[in-house]
Amino acid sequence: MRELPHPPAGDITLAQLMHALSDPARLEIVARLADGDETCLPLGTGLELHKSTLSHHYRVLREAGLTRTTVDGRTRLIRLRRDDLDKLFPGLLDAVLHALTSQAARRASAAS
Amino acid sequence: MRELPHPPAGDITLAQLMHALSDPARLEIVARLADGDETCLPLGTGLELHKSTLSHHYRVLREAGLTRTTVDGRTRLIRLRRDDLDKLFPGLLDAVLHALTSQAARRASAAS
DNA sequence: CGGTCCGTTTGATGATTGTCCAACTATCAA
DNA sequence: TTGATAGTTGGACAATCATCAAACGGACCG
Repeated sequence: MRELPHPPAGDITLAQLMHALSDPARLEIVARLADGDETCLPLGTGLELHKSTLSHHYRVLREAGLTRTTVDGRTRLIRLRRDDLDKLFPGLLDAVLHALTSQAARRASAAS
Repeated sequence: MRELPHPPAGDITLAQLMHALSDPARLEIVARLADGDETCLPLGTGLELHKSTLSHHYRVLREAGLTRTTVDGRTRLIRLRRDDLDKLFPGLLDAVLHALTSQAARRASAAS
């Protein structure tokens, strides 16, 4: 269970975090990660993006410090870096996740 | 006291908000706004950016729904849209502002 | 009116980005 | 070993972005 390279917690910056969260596809990925660990392929289902594009998004999230990725055979396991993020920026991740669900609910009810 | 055009609260999206917050200069502006309303000129002091660049950042913040701008004579008054943002995404703005101050403190103590 | 001040708008430019495709690596299975 | 599967890497391309410079507009002051 090797690990992909991740930035140390001290190197995580708010600006990079915000940039990683500024793309709709990455926000959708983060929303799915909030429900538990996932591997790359199921994470991308329904996003209609090329697998290399998904891989790119995974790297952006990882290098921003939002996710941690472990290699398991030929699949990767991606999970949110809740511990580090909660320590560095308390309440931020929770607020973002809550914003994601409430925004999804708002959009669903606005679908006339 | 005219008002510049702002997006209605319902049109504010998390992705646009995150994008507006993904630039260090804009984060610094937001941090300064947290202490109270400000006009454009003092907001840019020390940022060493051209005034047109600052104007660009003000517009990005405004169009993302982060700030509200009123025209007062030949100056503009910019303030955070706390009410709308707190209603739409509870805790998000507070978490960002807290992250900004704690990150600034961490950087200051890391300045060897 | 003429000048000054605050900020916006309009290019222009170089850098970054999101996306796809094709080729590649590494793992697992037959 | 051969083939299939999971994901990464590099290149290419159009779009977006941050920045500056120069011109503009409106507001205030003589």
